[in-house]
Amino acid sequence: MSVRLRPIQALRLWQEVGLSMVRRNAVDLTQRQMVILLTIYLEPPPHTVRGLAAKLGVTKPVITRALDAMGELDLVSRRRDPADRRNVIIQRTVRGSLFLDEFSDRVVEAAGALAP
Amino acid sequence: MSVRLRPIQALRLWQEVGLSMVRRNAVDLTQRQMVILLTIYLEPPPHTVRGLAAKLGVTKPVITRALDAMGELDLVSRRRDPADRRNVIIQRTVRGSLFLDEFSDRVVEAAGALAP
DNA sequence: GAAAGATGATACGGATGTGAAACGATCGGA
DNA sequence: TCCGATCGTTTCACATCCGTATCATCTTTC
Repeated sequence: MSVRLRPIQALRLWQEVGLSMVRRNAVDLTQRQMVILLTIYLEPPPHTVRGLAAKLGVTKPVITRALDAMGELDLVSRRRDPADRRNVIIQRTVRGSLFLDEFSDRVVEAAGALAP
Repeated sequence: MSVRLRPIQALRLWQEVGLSMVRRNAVDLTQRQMVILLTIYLEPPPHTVRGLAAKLGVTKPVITRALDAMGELDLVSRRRDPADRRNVIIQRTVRGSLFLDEFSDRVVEAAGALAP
């Protein structure tokens, strides 16, 4: 079933999760980087720079640089498409999966703790 | 009652909301700025620079600059505390309330549209 | 094959965020 | 009345992000 959430609960959920992210001082992703990461892990592959840029409505360099940053953190990886060597296939990593697992757990926990 | 949310739903919710924020290309707040804004609107006043810095675990200049940026967007306002003129009282604005109302509506809508 | 098109990466200039340190204004106790 | 403590801001050096324009590489078309 769908998730019932009231506006005030939505705001408190965002505050709680954002606060835990800021305080942990751990991986600090931009909103765009986070959306890119989530798209890679939630939607069916293959993912390309051009496809992600179109989906997010941003320019290609934004995607390239976000992948640079997240690749440095080992959250995603890239390899050339052997079939068409112009393309770059963006792949998931163990560390990226782990990161999102922990993130989602935090969200679920914060949601469960919301006041009525 | 509390909100029941499964991990995959949490990720999809974040992706959907983030995507709509990026695509709208409207107000583009940092995660920290967003947490500050939510805290100002959700928790009881008065709010001070020092209090927000302590709550978020960041330095005071971070708060000052975030308030500069959001003040420029008319999302918050500042005034000196008459009782102790060293303090600055951070206040809500009409535009800030409207912004968070619209944001929460978007979250609620995305939550309602989640697959089971 | 040569030219045109597509794809991702890079260079550049501008804008903005960050932490550490120092600063001016204000308060309050000796 | 001082003089230290507190508060918010500013300065500095650095890092990162953005969009535009351009580039190198690869593919497709003629």
